[in-house]
Amino acid sequence: MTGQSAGAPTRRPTRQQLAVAAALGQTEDFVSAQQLHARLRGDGNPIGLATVYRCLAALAAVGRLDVLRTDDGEAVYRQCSTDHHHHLVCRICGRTVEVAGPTVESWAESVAREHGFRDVRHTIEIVGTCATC
Amino acid sequence: MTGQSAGAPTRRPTRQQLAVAAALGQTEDFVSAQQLHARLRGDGNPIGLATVYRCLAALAAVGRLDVLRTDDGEAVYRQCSTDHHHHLVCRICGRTVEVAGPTVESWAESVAREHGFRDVRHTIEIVGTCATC
DNA sequence: ACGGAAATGAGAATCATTGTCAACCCGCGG
DNA sequence: CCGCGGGTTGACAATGATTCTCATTTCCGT
Repeated sequence: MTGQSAGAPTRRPTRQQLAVAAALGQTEDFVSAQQLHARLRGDGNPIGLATVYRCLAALAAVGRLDVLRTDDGEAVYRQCSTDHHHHLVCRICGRTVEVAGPTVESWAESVAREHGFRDVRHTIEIVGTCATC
Repeated sequence: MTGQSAGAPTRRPTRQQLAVAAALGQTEDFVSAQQLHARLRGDGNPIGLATVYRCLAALAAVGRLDVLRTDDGEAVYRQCSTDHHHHLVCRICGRTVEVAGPTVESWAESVAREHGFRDVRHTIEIVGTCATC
């Protein structure tokens, strides 16, 4: 080991990794590896599915991504960001409304701290039947 | 439809269903369908894996079970302690704490109503690093 | 430019979960 | 008590996301 200090074992930069990082930067929503893979290809970025998984795993390992599981077990990723919002989804027509909630933000924050948790991050999804359905 | 009032569509009781319910009642920990299946068989309760999944799904549908996903995507179930609550999960060790929040409950309720949504249901997951990690 | 190591990609392998469908069991009517 | 109809079961196939394998390609220091 020469100069390279320990810690974040940065991967060797490649076109694919940049593409994955860029794609993640273009949205605030959670995306699954499969969606990301499809999107990249659609945008003219040839990339293998396995590579997408590897890049996501690497980014998540360094703490640059939030990872969580959807109800059907698919893993979804999102770039760690400060500003975010939540979704109100109609279970019939799928209409989605973005909602911000300073109330919950602080609630989550305090509940977590109360239990000694740090680096808190949360996900909230509200599902209901919208007015027109 | 004769007299049968709507609501909880209780399934016809069978040995297998009782076994699953009993097994769930014996522990407060989260168990995966696979574990439950193995345990039941070990206890001399012949039961099919598909049936275990069906029973769990049925119980969860009626709201008698809490369901969440482990980091590797396996679904784990636990008998609902009492009422509605959410989870605070440690991203390192996976420790889980149940938290109740009248605050969020009403917040979600009002935000949804504000947008004309009915039959609201929500999911909240708070992830952080717990004190001991 | 060269060599070695890390990264990639195509496809196979894995594994939890769901679907299929014939055999089975439960409760009700006769 | 016996038989019937339909919900339930179980063995196995099918699905789908994720991981593994390994030959090939790309990057980086020399």
